[in-house]
Amino acid sequence: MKLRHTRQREAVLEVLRSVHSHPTADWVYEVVKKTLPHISKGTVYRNLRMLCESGEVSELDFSGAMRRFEGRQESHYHFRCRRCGEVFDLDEPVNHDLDRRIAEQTGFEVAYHHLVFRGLCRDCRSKQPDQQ
Amino acid sequence: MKLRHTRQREAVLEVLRSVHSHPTADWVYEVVKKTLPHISKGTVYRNLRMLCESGEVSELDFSGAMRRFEGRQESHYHFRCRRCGEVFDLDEPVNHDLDRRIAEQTGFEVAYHHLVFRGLCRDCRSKQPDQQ
DNA sequence: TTAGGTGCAAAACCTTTGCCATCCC
DNA sequence: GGGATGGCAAAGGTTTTGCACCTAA
Repeated sequence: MKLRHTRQREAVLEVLRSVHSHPTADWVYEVVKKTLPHISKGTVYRNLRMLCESGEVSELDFSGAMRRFEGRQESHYHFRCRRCGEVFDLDEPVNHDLDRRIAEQTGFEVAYHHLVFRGLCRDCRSKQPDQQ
Repeated sequence: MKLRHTRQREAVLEVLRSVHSHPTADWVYEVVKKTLPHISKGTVYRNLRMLCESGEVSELDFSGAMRRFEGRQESHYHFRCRRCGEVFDLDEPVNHDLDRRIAEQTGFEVAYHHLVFRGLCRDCRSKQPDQQ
């Protein structure tokens, strides 16, 4: 599939590339709308999906009501707070040996891995001592 | 929160404990219905959420339309096929040092981590040479 | 010119919720 | 008995889709 160059697709990609956060489709829609006021939500969803398929952006492997995306290209790990849900990029170097090891063990073709740490971020840690 | 003992909750837990797969809520519902034909989907969803909160089952951190659950207790890693979506448990030992390292780096409280490998499973690998 | 893209709105889906009857402790 | 839970159906929220109209190449 070859992607055509449209203002809408450019804008969606631009937003994802320009932030360091891990936005939902709706957030992207709201931001893009400032530049292209007539863009529709369907177009944003369509483009997010196509950009994911073409590998230009990634969908994060998080459960939850809404999907999250990111434009950052290099592989990296994440931390997601169990209380506030905030997602942080980590500096920990990616261990590509793991992929090889799992490939050998399983006979599968391993392309990459997602590693997500869970717990409490600094802010939530210093607040109420609730559980979960 | 202490959970009361009901036939419905028992049945949901039993299904999750008895399989090695990573079922969706709807799959659990279909199976439980064989034993309790009058159980409602709402009850299954409610119980899955409560059992997750109480720690008796886990929700998998996978993106996608439907949530997936598992009854297995010990922490372990997963492989998810990019073509067929099948999920496999891995034998690779869990590296708890990682949690400590990230905790030091970030100042966050790290409880655990999810590690998911992506690629092609053996079956899909031997089939059509499509991409994605 | 034309296949691919957009806007709009409706549809599709998964999940949650309100309400009242029922059941567990 | 009384609060937790279940059944049912409706509501909620996110994502997809059909279709007629554009538009990039």
